[in-house]
Amino acid sequence: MSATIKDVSKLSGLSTATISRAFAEPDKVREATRQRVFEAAQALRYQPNAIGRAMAMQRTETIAFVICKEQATILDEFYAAICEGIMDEVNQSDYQLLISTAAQWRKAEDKARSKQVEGFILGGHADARLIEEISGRNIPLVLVNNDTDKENLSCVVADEFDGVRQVVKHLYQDGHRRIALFAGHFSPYIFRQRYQAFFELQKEYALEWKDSYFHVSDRDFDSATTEATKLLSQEEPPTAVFAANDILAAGVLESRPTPGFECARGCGFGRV
Amino acid sequence: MSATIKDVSKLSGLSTATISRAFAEPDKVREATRQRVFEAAQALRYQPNAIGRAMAMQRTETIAFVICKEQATILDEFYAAICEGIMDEVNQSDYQLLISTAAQWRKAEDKARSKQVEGFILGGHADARLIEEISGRNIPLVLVNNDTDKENLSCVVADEFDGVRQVVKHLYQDGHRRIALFAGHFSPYIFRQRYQAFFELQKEYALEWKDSYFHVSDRDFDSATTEATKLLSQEEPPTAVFAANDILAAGVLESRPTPGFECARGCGFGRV
DNA sequence: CAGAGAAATGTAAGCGATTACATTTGCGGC
DNA sequence: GCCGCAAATGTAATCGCTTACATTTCTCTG
Repeated sequence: MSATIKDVSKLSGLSTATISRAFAEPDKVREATRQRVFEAAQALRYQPNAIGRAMAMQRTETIAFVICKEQATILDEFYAAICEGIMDEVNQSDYQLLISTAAQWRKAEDKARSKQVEGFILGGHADARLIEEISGRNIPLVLVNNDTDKENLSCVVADEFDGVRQVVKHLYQDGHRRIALFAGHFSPYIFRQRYQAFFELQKEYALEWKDSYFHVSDRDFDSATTEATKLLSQEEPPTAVFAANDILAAGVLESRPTPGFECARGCGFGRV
Repeated sequence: MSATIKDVSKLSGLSTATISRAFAEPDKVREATRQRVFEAAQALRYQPNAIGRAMAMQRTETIAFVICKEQATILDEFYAAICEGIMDEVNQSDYQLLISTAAQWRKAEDKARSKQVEGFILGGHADARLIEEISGRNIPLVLVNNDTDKENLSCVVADEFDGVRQVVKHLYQDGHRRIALFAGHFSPYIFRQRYQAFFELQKEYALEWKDSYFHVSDRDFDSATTEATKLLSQEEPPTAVFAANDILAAGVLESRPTPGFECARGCGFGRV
């Protein structure tokens, strides 16, 4: 097997303490000694064993990112973007990143218990037991895009209200007054946040409204297309649609609306 | 701090060996004893410490996935998909997944040296030194989508030839005989693989060809659009374009080709 | 019920580092 | 050349677990 600190100690004739210091606190070791250490280390292709180190220091320098969404994976662009941000930050330090999926929340729990992970980032709707287990052990924890109100926990969430405002304002400024709402199936928390905003803004901008302008759709391109066709063929159809997500937006645009029609979603817009 | 095996040992009046066995090899411990162990463990919220275990067993049950592409992150759908596959598989076992980025290949190297990781999956064009470090230490290694010929290493790569065949066949069957090639900047290896296939198939299907049908484009929507406009306004323009990737394909379609025109890329098609 | 063999449990030595604390070395001033 | 203090190095305990080997406890047979 590969070399250990003892091998280096033997080869260099120095104690393991010195070897350890040469690597971890170089300036606590005389120049000449450091040389000897590194020579021996090089010869043996030695590098301090991270597990031994973790054992002695009682820290793993590892954090975990858990995507807590039914069937969601890193393929979900939303979480991929978050993951990227985390990686960026983690890479600045000596820490490393573990990722896993909600399906495996039991494993995440195990990791919390087994102290393998120094901190958790949970994306999405995290299981309450998981949260309990982690925070109950005083392991640092951040929730991202969690869809419930959590007291005493650090959460990073989207500013739903402002997002909706941007959308509505954009459409309003383009002259639209009849704006339909193509909602998605969100958790009650997000749902409330987002659509409450829409209806408030609807009043604020004095938009025209009929109940037929509202539709809750599955996250499904084809059905969005069908529904949008229906929506747009009614009398006094909306001149614009606010879609809950990209898939719905694409479906709406696919329904071949008339020119001038506009479809907006959270952070980007498409028009015909 | 949290409970250790010794605490459980003390509380239950059993030796640490028994505690350890109760967790790792339950059937080597009598039913009644197991009960005592688990009761004590529960009371102390004990779970075997993964680091201690790794230290004793000399295995970390961790593998790493490194995305080795300039500036690439998990946001790259291609690697996200690979990552998902890996996660799926990893989750079946007790292993865990570390991810990092090419930018950090030095860190990956360190992990290899420090025996923190039992196996590596390198996606993309992995740095030769990294490969050397890993395989030189006999750490299991798989390359994914590596763009060079590697002897004696496990690689998983796309079947470029068949991919190209599918594209060309599709366009051919739709009646196209003048097919342009919108190439991307690939590594020489992929470039050769892919475009050699195209030109072979061009012969096989007896397609019409002019050098002006060939264009090497940057991975850039706007320039693709511009170039496509040029391409399509020539005399005897191609009736279809084979684009190297989604971005180029989208750019080509954006250039507002005439109806009937078709644009295909590796695994999906769009037509006007 | 004794005794043998199997099954269960215990003892203690690692695994590879770090780090108090002890010891040695080096250096400057007299 | 010697003393004293600071800097460098060494000694050995420790982190939490596993596991070979030793010992004890069962179980079953004659």
